[in-house]
Amino acid sequence: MGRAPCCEKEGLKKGRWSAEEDEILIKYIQANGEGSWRSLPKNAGLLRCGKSCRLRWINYLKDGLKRGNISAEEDQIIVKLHASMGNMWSLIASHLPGRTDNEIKNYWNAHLSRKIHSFTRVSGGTSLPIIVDVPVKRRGGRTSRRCMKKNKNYNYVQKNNVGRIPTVKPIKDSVLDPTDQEIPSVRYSTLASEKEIITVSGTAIDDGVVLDPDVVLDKERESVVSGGCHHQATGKYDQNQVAVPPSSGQKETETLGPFVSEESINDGGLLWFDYILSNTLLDSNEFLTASESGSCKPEAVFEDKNSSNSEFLCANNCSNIGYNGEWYSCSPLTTSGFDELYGVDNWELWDGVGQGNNEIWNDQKENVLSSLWEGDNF
DNA sequence: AATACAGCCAACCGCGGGGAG
DNA sequence: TCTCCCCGCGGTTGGCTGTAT
Repeated sequence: MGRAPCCEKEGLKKGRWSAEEDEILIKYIQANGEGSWRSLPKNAGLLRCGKSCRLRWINYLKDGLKRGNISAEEDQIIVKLHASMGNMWSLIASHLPGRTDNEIKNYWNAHLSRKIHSFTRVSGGTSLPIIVDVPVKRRGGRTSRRCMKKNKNYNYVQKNNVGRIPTVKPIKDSVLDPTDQEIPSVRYSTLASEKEIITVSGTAIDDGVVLDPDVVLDKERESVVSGGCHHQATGKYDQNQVAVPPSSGQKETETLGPFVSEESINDGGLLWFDYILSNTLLDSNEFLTASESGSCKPEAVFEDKNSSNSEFLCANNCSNIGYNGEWYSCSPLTTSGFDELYGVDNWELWDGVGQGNNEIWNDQKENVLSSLWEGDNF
């Protein structure tokens, strides 16, 4: 069955909306309410597709929309939510009042995605993986458009015409490294939110400077000795190019997948939620048998493939140095801890998963999912 | 000053879910 | 149950413009 076009394409205007069109749309919706997008353009006298009207309204004209910079807090929320939900922009946007899915999607694509994917893990010898921002020499390129708007009032003139004045804060886009010549450094964005994201173990990145990997390694070793929090690699991460145990004495650099920072973990973030779900909790063949007692919360959970019990290991409450010096284990997750957190009443139910007890599995899975989602820890 | 490069972001596009008839 | 239609979503595009060369 062919799909009817959303509207007659003939004679319809495309591209940027004019102030007049905005005004017409706003007045119409104020008088008639949202909805009936298909008939709206005709009734309102707009030469636009209904979808275009809807998009314009939702993403730009609707009351209550925040314009301007994504705050550091919003930034963190986006990172966390994206780690757990993936590209479910509308869902992520629903947790950020005044932000639209389109805005968040654009922000992710423009800022966070590139930054996170540009993180490389530099590791070797006795160090855990280090995440540093890759120095990328830029040739040309724009700063944030919002910086531009500061001067040009880009498109906001239209908004002003209808009585809304957005908040536009100037962004100091980037700076050169400080004058400390002894520490090699690179140029990187100084957006506060971005700096917060790339903070790793409190040592990898000094304020305004991404340290040389070797310097970072040294600092990180100190951190390890003093009881820093680290995670353990698994074979599964290996497959996903997320965390590959380095060979002894070998320094390697590779792109990370989902990014997790200690800061995020301590904030209760669950950046690996999607990973957990897709690779472990939802994989009946890989389901865990928790074995040891402890008290750590599964704010970030890693599977210990080296363990015969296929234990889960959590990322906080952990201070052990890896047996071979290259990776570092955390306290095993306990069943009781998981019970309390996620309302799983009977762990034996979970044991049935691998034997095809799908009905029970689905119920419990739902419990966990909703608990994870609704819980304060999220 | 001119040009090329880089990237932000508004808007478009196609698909799928779900409701109505 | 099927078909049609509306709506919403995520992916993608292209215009615009700052910056480096």
